[in-house]
Amino acid sequence: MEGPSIVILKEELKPFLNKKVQSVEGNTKQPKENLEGKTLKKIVTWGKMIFLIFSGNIVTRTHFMLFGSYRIDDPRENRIPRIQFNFPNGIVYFYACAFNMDAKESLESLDQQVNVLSEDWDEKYVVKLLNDQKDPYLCDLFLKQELFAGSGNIVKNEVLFNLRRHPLTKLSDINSRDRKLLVRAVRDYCENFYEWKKKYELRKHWQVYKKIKCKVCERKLKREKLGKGQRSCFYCSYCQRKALAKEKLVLHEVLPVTTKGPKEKRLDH
DNA sequence: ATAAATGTTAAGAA
DNA sequence: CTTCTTAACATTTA
Repeated sequence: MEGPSIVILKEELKPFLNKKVQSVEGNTKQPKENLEGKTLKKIVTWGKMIFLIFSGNIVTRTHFMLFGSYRIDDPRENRIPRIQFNFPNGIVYFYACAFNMDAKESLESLDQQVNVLSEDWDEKYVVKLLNDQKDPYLCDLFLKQELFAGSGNIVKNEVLFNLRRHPLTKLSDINSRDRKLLVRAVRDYCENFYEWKKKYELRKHWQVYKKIKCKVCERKLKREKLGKGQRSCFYCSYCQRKALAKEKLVLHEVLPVTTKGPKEKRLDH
């Protein structure tokens, strides 16, 4: 689950703010009983993590990793949740996630200035942090949570396409004047991701991720594990050819959010 | 049916 | 000390 999905989860959990946990269930090894009788005081997200802050100084952290999912008032059949919160006004189920109940220090250590969907996100600050990087490939750079908290493999691939850059472009190929745009491209795409996902139309807007053909030149897209992280890269070997590496950076406009159209099945991204 | 994947961490090796 | 490799976790989709 990438960052924008976590922000949506935060919004879906707002009805439980200031509500008391009546009981908890689930197969977590954490001391979940300590949450019984506690009140959900605050919800904070950072990248792909969501922190639920309860009375009694309890800070929980949940990361849904690759396969995690959640439900509200509608449990999955034949699945035991990692943690389940029974509130007076509804039930929250978290499945297949990393759930931690001792996350106070973790939360305090995080910098919202790099959290792509935070109000405190700071473009200039992130540009400054880029100077401290060695010289990563862009396909690795866009996955670094310490710079782009919340960006994931979908965001990475789509942003590389929007910037028309090959995944193996080096950060040093992007001159200092263009780096602002590099950073902004991630933020912009995450905002689109958020809006599209809320309308259940995220997949419809994928331009390269899991796609076969380039929508611009119609060539067959490449799909390779590239960079230090060896994560899947989907890209057009022509529109994102390496020879463009040092060209002036342009953010190609992403498609607008549609107002009508068929709904797609809600998936847990 | 087999593999790959919207992700990260820890342990051990080099 | 740093960097790399592997395993672990757990589920859906192609």
